[in-house]
Amino acid sequence: MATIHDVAKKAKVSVTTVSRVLNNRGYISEATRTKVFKAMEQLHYQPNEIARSLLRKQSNVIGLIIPNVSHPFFSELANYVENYAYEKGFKMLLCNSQLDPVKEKDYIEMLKRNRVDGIIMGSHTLQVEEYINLSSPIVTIDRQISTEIPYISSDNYMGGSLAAKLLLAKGCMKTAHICGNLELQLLANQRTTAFKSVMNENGVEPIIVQTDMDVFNQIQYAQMIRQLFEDHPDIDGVFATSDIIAAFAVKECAAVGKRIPDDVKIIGYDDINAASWMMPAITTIKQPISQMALTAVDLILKQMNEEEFHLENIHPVSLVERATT
Amino acid sequence: MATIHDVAKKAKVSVTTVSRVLNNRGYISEATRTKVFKAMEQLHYQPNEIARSLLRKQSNVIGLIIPNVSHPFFSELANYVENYAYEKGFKMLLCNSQLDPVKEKDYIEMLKRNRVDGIIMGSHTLQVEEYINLSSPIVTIDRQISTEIPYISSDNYMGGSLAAKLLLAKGCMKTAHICGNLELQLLANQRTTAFKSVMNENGVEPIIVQTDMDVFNQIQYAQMIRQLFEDHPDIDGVFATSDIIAAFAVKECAAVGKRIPDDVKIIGYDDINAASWMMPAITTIKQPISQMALTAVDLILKQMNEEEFHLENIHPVSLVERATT
DNA sequence: TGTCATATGTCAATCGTTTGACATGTCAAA
DNA sequence: TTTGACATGTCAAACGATTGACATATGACA
Repeated sequence: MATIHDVAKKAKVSVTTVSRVLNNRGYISEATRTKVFKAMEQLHYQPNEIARSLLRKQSNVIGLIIPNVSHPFFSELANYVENYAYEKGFKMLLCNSQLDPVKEKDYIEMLKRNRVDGIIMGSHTLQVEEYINLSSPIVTIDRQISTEIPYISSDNYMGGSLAAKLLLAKGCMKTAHICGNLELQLLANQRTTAFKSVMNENGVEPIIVQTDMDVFNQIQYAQMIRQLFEDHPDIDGVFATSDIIAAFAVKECAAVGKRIPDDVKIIGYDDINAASWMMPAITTIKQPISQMALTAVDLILKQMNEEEFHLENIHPVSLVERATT
Repeated sequence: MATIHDVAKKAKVSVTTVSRVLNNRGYISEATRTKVFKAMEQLHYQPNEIARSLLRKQSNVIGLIIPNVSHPFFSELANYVENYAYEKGFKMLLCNSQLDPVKEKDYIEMLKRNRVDGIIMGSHTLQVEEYINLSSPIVTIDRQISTEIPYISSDNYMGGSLAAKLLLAKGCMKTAHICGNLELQLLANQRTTAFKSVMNENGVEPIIVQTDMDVFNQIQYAQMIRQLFEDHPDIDGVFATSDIIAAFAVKECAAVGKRIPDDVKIIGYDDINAASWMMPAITTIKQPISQMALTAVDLILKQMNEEEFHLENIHPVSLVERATT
């Protein structure tokens, strides 16, 4: 691959001059400028960003750590993050932790070794706190891990509350909530808190099912949901913590002959693309994924430039009512 | 951030010694080794991979260019590619071209500037040929662009053929096929070729609908499909070029009161996760996405190491029959 | 005593680019 | 004639690490 020296030689100018046209600094005549550009073109010259990064101490790379891009929520998030990063002149390194604590730690270190300008952390297993010594800008999604690292989430409490209210308004008397592991200190837990609280206020005690399952393990989920309905055949409303789980619930209801929404009403969370094109289309709590991605990139940039930023970045959710309620 | 010099100073050894323990070369006593490791730990030292890359002329980064990670096929692909890359000690830079030729070209150049070790090209708009002057390893997905660049695809012809045969076996007499723009020289076009050919052999002339639409534009697709059924109310079988389009078709059929699979049978392509948990679950032609990703990473590695590789890498497909046929 | 494996150090070059300091030269305006 | 804007060049240091050449020292073994 051609270097700046090759270009200089070809254009019969000094390396400094090439650098000057490349970076638009100092005086350069139109004549040399074109001469240099022509040489670059002929040589298919592309400046070595690695060398630049080394000197500048800036890689223009953002690392995104998520459990798994094949999960629609994260794939949509990744898409937006990448888009905004691109707009700002950044690239995105994608890391799938598979929710493996070892891999998670490994990725953080890898990203540091590669001197990324910032890390967006969307995967949370263990006490990541120890690994993170805020040397580089970082933002977390859905988890508060310190009072210095900004975090992003949707208004989980509002989400849980909206779901509860809708089910109550539709006349549900016996509800269930399927959520993740509440021991991980995720902000998503507030969905559960809110749901339970609103239900209780209305005299309903919801059944709470925690699960650590891989969200793609349809068979396990099917079993779990089937069990739930066997144990509580009178359930008439389900609030799932993701649209995919809601979809599994829909499927399972159909399998056991419960009609949706007549017998059971189901609400999901996220509003992934699929929620709208599934059948029946899923009623859900919409997270503004695009906005959240924008905020994430923005927070990295602000930290890089030592600008002010908010620690807490909670985005409003909205209820999208479709065919399952 | 600490440098190797800081570590050397802290451990009271020379930089060379630190480098030696870091890279496991030359003689090092256990005592100094631990001394050095301790210093590294205390300083939270992480070797600067940028500096290493510059010297080694190897970034250990693979670039993946795809239209959009939020498309399930590509998100699953990206997930696998990242996993395999990680196993081999590589990182993955993700680029969403949004099928914008400008962005596509831009990304290729960006990846070259960043001296990635290889590019996996899954997005194809224009004559990318001109941009690619095979300086770095590259592999394409679903497109043959030269006789030197290896390409990966599923056995599209077999896929189209399987779909046609299934519809025929189920007694379909009037079939439609929804595909992408056939003018782009994609290998996926063979699905169409095969489908048409098998149908013709059996005396059926399928209706072929080409479309350039954004696959997420549900409204446009719905209109298009509705139009299709209005123009040809007797259609009893549809072969869509992706599961998402198949899902739209399912939805539209339901909307106009056609029963699936009784009135209309629908087959998708890809076998994305969602295909199995949708309702009704979609009959589809399964691409071995994981295998394809593995091959992609492998082909990059083989090119890097100047090993032999196959130009054509076609992966077998299989029919997964579910509820829409 | 000599030799050799082990252990560590010094030094300098290299990767490709940027940048500041400084020199030199041209040309036009004052 | 002087001044200063414009144009280009030379040179060297820097970014953080690796590596080869070479020097030196210790201890063990023959």
